Amino acid sequence: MTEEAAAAQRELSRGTVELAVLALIQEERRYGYDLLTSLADASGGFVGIKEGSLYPVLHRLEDAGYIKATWEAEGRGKPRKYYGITKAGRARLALLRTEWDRLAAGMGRLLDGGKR
Amino acid sequence: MTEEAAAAQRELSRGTVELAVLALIQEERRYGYDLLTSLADASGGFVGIKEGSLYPVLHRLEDAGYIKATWEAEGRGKPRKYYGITKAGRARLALLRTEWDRLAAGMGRLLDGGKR
DNA sequence: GTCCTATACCTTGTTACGCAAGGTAATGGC
DNA sequence: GCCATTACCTTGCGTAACAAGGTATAGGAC
Repeated sequence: MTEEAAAAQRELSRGTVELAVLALIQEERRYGYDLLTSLADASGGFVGIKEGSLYPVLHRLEDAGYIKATWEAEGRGKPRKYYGITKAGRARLALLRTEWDRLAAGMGRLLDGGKR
Repeated sequence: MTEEAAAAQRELSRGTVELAVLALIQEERRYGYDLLTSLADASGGFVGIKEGSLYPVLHRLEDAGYIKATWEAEGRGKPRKYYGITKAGRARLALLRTEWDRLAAGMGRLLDGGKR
Protein backbone atom coordinates (compact mmCIF):
# COMPACT_ATOMS: atom_id res chain seq x y z
CA MET A 1 0.00 0.00 0.00
CA THR A 2 1.40 3.36 -0.98
CA GLU A 3 1.42 6.25 1.44
CA GLU A 4 -1.01 8.06 -0.82
CA ALA A 5 -3.46 5.19 -0.68
CA ALA A 6 -3.09 4.96 3.07
CA ALA A 7 -3.77 8.67 3.40
CA ALA A 8 -6.81 8.36 1.16
CA GLN A 9 -8.07 5.50 3.27
CA ARG A 10 -7.60 7.53 6.43
CA GLU A 11 -9.40 10.45 4.93
CA LEU A 12 -12.33 8.46 3.59
CA SER A 13 -12.83 6.52 6.79
CA ARG A 14 -13.22 9.69 8.82
CA GLY A 15 -16.46 9.58 10.68
CA THR A 16 -16.85 5.82 10.48
CA VAL A 17 -15.01 5.22 13.73
CA GLU A 18 -17.94 5.71 16.05
CA LEU A 19 -20.07 3.38 13.97
CA ALA A 20 -17.40 0.72 13.78
CA VAL A 21 -16.68 0.84 17.50
CA LEU A 22 -20.34 0.66 18.45
CA ALA A 23 -20.91 -2.24 16.07
CA LEU A 24 -18.10 -4.25 17.63
CA ILE A 25 -19.10 -3.50 21.19
CA GLN A 26 -22.67 -4.47 20.48
CA GLU A 27 -21.45 -7.82 19.22
CA GLU A 28 -19.79 -8.52 22.56
CA ARG A 29 -18.25 -6.63 25.44
CA ARG A 30 -14.81 -5.33 24.51
CA TYR A 31 -11.92 -3.46 26.05
CA GLY A 32 -10.01 -0.73 24.32
CA TYR A 33 -6.79 -2.45 23.48
CA ASP A 34 -8.70 -5.36 21.99
CA LEU A 35 -10.65 -3.03 19.72
CA LEU A 36 -7.41 -1.88 18.10
CA THR A 37 -6.89 -5.25 16.49
CA SER A 38 -10.51 -6.40 16.32
CA LEU A 39 -11.47 -3.37 14.26
CA ALA A 40 -8.87 -4.04 11.63
CA ASP A 41 -9.70 -7.74 11.59
CA ALA A 42 -13.46 -7.43 11.40
CA SER A 43 -13.29 -5.03 8.49
CA GLY A 44 -10.68 -6.97 6.58
CA GLY A 45 -8.08 -4.34 7.39
CA PHE A 46 -9.89 -1.44 5.81
CA VAL A 47 -11.17 0.28 8.88
CA GLY A 48 -8.34 1.11 11.21
CA ILE A 49 -7.91 3.26 14.23
CA LYS A 50 -4.93 4.38 16.23
CA GLU A 51 -4.59 4.46 19.99
CA GLY A 52 -4.58 8.23 20.06
CA SER A 53 -8.00 8.20 18.44
CA LEU A 54 -9.58 5.23 20.12
CA TYR A 55 -9.49 6.25 23.77
CA PRO A 56 -10.96 9.69 23.20
CA VAL A 57 -13.72 8.06 21.14
CA LEU A 58 -14.49 5.60 23.91
CA HIS A 59 -14.69 8.39 26.47
CA ARG A 60 -16.89 10.40 24.15
CA LEU A 61 -19.22 7.45 23.69
CA GLU A 62 -19.30 6.80 27.41
CA ASP A 63 -20.02 10.44 28.21
CA ALA A 64 -22.86 10.33 25.71
CA GLY A 65 -24.25 7.26 27.46
CA TYR A 66 -23.87 4.93 24.49
CA ILE A 67 -21.48 2.56 26.21
CA LYS A 68 -20.72 1.73 29.83
CA ALA A 69 -17.43 0.65 31.31
CA THR A 70 -16.58 -1.81 34.05
CA TRP A 71 -13.08 -2.62 35.24
CA GLU A 72 -12.18 -6.25 35.32
CA ALA A 73 -8.99 -7.74 36.73
CA GLU A 74 -8.89 -11.37 35.81
CA GLY A 75 -5.52 -12.04 37.39
CA ARG A 76 -3.67 -11.58 34.12
CA GLY A 77 -1.72 -8.43 33.49
CA LYS A 78 -3.20 -5.00 33.91
CA PRO A 79 -6.90 -4.79 34.62
CA ARG A 80 -9.05 -4.19 31.58
CA LYS A 81 -11.82 -1.72 31.09
CA TYR A 82 -14.62 -3.58 29.40
CA TYR A 83 -17.26 -1.65 27.52
CA GLY A 84 -20.80 -2.80 26.97
CA ILE A 85 -23.44 -1.12 24.84
CA THR A 86 -26.43 0.60 26.44
CA LYS A 87 -29.96 0.95 25.21
CA ALA A 88 -29.19 4.45 23.96
CA GLY A 89 -26.10 3.01 22.28
CA ARG A 90 -28.19 0.52 20.37
CA ALA A 91 -30.43 3.29 19.14
CA ARG A 92 -27.40 5.33 18.15
CA LEU A 93 -25.93 2.34 16.36
CA ALA A 94 -29.15 1.80 14.44
CA LEU A 95 -29.19 5.44 13.38
CA LEU A 96 -25.57 5.42 12.27
CA ARG A 97 -26.09 2.17 10.44
CA THR A 98 -29.00 3.63 8.52
CA GLU A 99 -27.09 6.77 7.64
CA TRP A 100 -24.09 4.74 6.59
CA ASP A 101 -26.26 2.60 4.31
CA ARG A 102 -27.66 5.74 2.76
CA LEU A 103 -24.25 7.25 2.26
CA ALA A 104 -22.91 4.06 0.73
CA ALA A 105 -25.92 3.86 -1.60
CA GLY A 106 -25.56 7.53 -2.52
CA MET A 107 -21.88 7.22 -3.25
CA GLY A 108 -22.52 4.07 -5.21
CA ARG A 109 -25.06 5.85 -7.37
CA LEU A 110 -22.77 8.81 -7.85
CA LEU A 111 -19.77 6.72 -8.78
CA ASP A 112 -21.82 4.51 -10.99
CA GLY A 113 -23.05 7.51 -12.93
CA GLY A 114 -19.49 8.33 -13.81
CA LYS A 115 -18.84 4.86 -15.14
CA ARG A 116 -21.81 4.53 -17.40
CA MET B 1 -34.77 14.10 8.90
CA THR B 2 -33.88 14.76 12.49
CA GLU B 3 -30.97 16.99 13.42
CA GLU B 4 -29.21 13.99 14.90
CA ALA B 5 -29.49 12.06 11.66
CA ALA B 6 -28.29 15.06 9.68
CA ALA B 7 -25.29 15.42 11.97
CA ALA B 8 -24.54 11.72 11.62
CA GLN B 9 -24.72 12.03 7.87
CA ARG B 10 -22.36 14.99 7.93
CA GLU B 11 -19.94 13.13 10.12
CA LEU B 12 -19.96 9.94 8.10
CA SER B 13 -19.57 11.67 4.79
CA ARG B 14 -16.40 13.41 5.89
CA GLY B 15 -13.67 12.66 3.45
CA THR B 16 -15.99 11.67 0.62
CA VAL B 17 -16.21 15.17 -0.75
CA GLU B 18 -13.06 15.05 -2.84
CA LEU B 19 -14.09 11.76 -4.37
CA ALA B 20 -17.60 12.94 -5.13
CA VAL B 21 -16.43 16.19 -6.68
CA LEU B 22 -13.82 14.49 -8.85
CA ALA B 23 -16.34 11.89 -9.99
CA LEU B 24 -18.77 14.56 -11.12
CA ILE B 25 -16.16 16.69 -12.85
CA GLN B 26 -14.81 13.68 -14.67
CA GLU B 27 -18.29 13.03 -16.01
CA GLU B 28 -18.39 16.46 -17.59
CA ARG B 29 -16.94 19.88 -17.03
CA ARG B 30 -18.67 21.64 -14.16
CA TYR B 31 -18.64 24.94 -12.37
CA GLY B 32 -18.82 25.35 -8.62
CA TYR B 33 -22.33 26.54 -8.15
CA ASP B 34 -23.62 23.74 -10.34
CA LEU B 35 -21.83 21.15 -8.23
CA LEU B 36 -23.81 22.23 -5.19
CA THR B 37 -27.00 20.87 -6.65
CA SER B 38 -25.52 18.20 -8.90
CA LEU B 39 -23.83 16.52 -5.97
CA ALA B 40 -27.03 16.15 -4.03
CA ASP B 41 -28.91 14.99 -7.12
CA ALA B 42 -26.39 12.45 -8.35
CA SER B 43 -26.18 10.78 -4.96
CA GLY B 44 -29.88 10.76 -4.32
CA GLY B 45 -29.52 13.47 -1.71
CA PHE B 46 -27.14 11.58 0.55
CA VAL B 47 -23.93 13.28 -0.33
CA GLY B 48 -24.21 16.98 0.25
CA ILE B 49 -21.80 19.82 0.44
CA LYS B 50 -22.14 23.41 1.48
CA GLU B 51 -20.72 26.45 -0.26
CA GLY B 52 -18.30 27.10 2.53
CA SER B 53 -16.80 23.68 1.94
CA LEU B 54 -16.99 23.45 -1.82
CA TYR B 55 -14.84 26.35 -2.91
CA PRO B 56 -11.93 25.50 -0.64
CA VAL B 57 -12.10 21.94 -1.95
CA LEU B 58 -12.05 23.10 -5.55
CA HIS B 59 -9.04 25.30 -4.89
CA ARG B 60 -7.31 22.48 -3.10
CA LEU B 61 -7.92 20.15 -6.02
CA GLU B 62 -6.74 22.75 -8.48
CA ASP B 63 -3.58 23.45 -6.49
CA ALA B 64 -2.90 19.72 -6.46
CA GLY B 65 -3.26 19.65 -10.24
CA TYR B 66 -6.27 17.34 -10.26
CA ILE B 67 -8.61 19.79 -11.92
CA LYS B 68 -8.10 22.82 -14.11
CA ALA B 69 -10.27 25.92 -14.33
CA THR B 70 -11.23 28.12 -17.24
CA TRP B 71 -13.47 31.15 -17.02
CA GLU B 72 -16.35 31.23 -19.41
CA ALA B 73 -18.72 34.13 -19.94
CA GLU B 74 -21.51 32.95 -22.16
CA GLY B 75 -23.42 36.19 -22.09
CA ARG B 76 -25.64 35.00 -19.30
CA GLY B 77 -25.14 36.29 -15.81
CA LYS B 78 -21.84 36.20 -14.06
CA PRO B 79 -19.02 34.39 -15.76
CA ARG B 80 -18.59 30.82 -14.62
CA LYS B 81 -15.44 29.04 -13.65
CA TYR B 82 -15.57 25.66 -15.33
CA TYR B 83 -13.45 22.86 -14.00
CA GLY B 84 -12.18 19.97 -16.07
CA ILE B 85 -10.32 16.93 -14.80
CA THR B 86 -6.65 16.45 -15.58
CA LYS B 87 -4.69 13.27 -16.18
CA ALA B 88 -3.44 13.41 -12.60
CA GLY B 89 -7.02 13.94 -11.51
CA ARG B 90 -8.14 10.77 -13.24
CA ALA B 91 -5.44 8.81 -11.48
CA ARG B 92 -6.44 10.38 -8.18
CA LEU B 93 -10.07 9.55 -8.85
CA ALA B 94 -9.19 5.94 -9.59
CA LEU B 95 -7.24 5.68 -6.36
CA LEU B 96 -10.01 7.22 -4.29
CA ARG B 97 -12.58 5.02 -5.97
CA THR B 98 -10.59 1.91 -5.09
CA GLU B 99 -10.12 3.00 -1.50
CA TRP B 100 -13.78 3.85 -1.22
CA ASP B 101 -14.77 0.44 -2.49
CA ARG B 102 -12.49 -1.15 0.05
CA LEU B 103 -13.84 0.95 2.87
CA ALA B 104 -17.42 0.19 1.87
CA ALA B 105 -16.62 -3.52 1.69
CA GLY B 106 -14.82 -3.40 5.04
CA MET B 107 -17.65 -1.57 6.74
CA GLY B 108 -20.12 -3.95 5.17
CA ARG B 109 -18.27 -6.91 6.58
CA LEU B 110 -17.98 -5.31 9.97
CA LEU B 111 -21.64 -4.35 10.17
CA ASP B 112 -22.71 -7.69 8.82
CA GLY B 113 -20.76 -9.46 11.54
CA GLY B 114 -22.83 -7.69 14.14
CA LYS B 115 -26.08 -8.78 12.55
CA ARG B 116 -25.34 -12.45 12.23
C1' DG C 1 18.62 -9.42 38.23
C1' DT C 2 17.80 -6.60 34.51
C1' DC C 3 16.19 -5.46 30.08
C1' DC C 4 13.01 -5.69 26.40
C1' DT C 5 8.61 -6.63 24.50
C1' DA C 6 3.76 -6.93 24.82
C1' DT C 7 -0.24 -5.67 27.12
C1' DA C 8 -3.19 -1.98 28.68
C1' DC C 9 -4.58 2.37 30.04
C1' DC C 10 -4.20 7.42 29.19
C1' DT C 11 -3.13 12.76 27.69
C1' DT C 12 -1.44 16.82 25.11
C1' DG C 13 -0.65 19.27 20.93
C1' DT C 14 -1.28 19.56 15.97
C1' DT C 15 -3.49 19.31 11.49
C1' DA C 16 -7.07 19.89 8.54
C1' DC C 17 -11.85 19.04 7.23
C1' DG C 18 -16.35 20.87 6.70
C1' DC C 19 -19.52 24.39 8.21
C1' DA C 20 -21.67 28.82 9.49
C1' DA C 21 -21.82 33.20 8.40
C1' DG C 22 -20.59 36.46 6.12
C1' DG C 23 -19.13 39.46 1.60
C1' DT C 24 -19.18 40.89 -3.64
C1' DA C 25 -21.37 41.32 -8.05
C1' DA C 26 -24.49 40.61 -12.13
C1' DT C 27 -29.04 39.39 -14.09
C1' DG C 28 -33.94 39.38 -14.33
C1' DG C 29 -38.68 39.53 -12.54
C1' DC C 30 -42.18 42.45 -10.28
C1' DG D 1 -36.16 50.56 -7.50
C1' DC D 2 -35.88 46.24 -5.10
C1' DC D 3 -35.44 41.55 -4.10
C1' DA D 4 -34.38 36.74 -5.33
C1' DT D 5 -31.29 34.06 -7.83
C1' DT D 6 -27.06 32.97 -9.74
C1' DA D 7 -22.18 32.82 -9.00
C1' DC D 8 -17.91 33.60 -7.07
C1' DC D 9 -15.30 34.03 -2.66
C1' DT D 10 -13.25 34.46 2.54
C1' DT D 11 -12.72 34.31 7.67
C1' DG D 12 -13.33 32.04 11.90
C1' DC D 13 -14.94 28.07 14.38
C1' DG D 14 -15.65 23.30 16.19
C1' DT D 15 -13.90 18.95 16.28
C1' DA D 16 -12.15 14.49 14.56
C1' DA D 17 -8.19 11.67 14.11
C1' DC D 18 -3.46 11.40 14.59
C1' DA D 19 1.42 11.65 16.33
C1' DA D 20 3.96 11.39 20.07
C1' DG D 21 4.36 11.00 24.25
C1' DG D 22 3.48 9.02 29.37
C1' DT D 23 2.31 5.30 33.11
C1' DA D 24 2.29 0.59 34.73
C1' DT D 25 2.22 -4.65 34.85
C1' DA D 26 3.66 -9.28 33.32
C1' DG D 27 6.73 -12.44 31.16
C1' DG D 28 10.51 -14.02 28.51
C1' DA D 29 15.53 -13.43 27.13
C1' DC D 30 20.15 -13.25 28.63
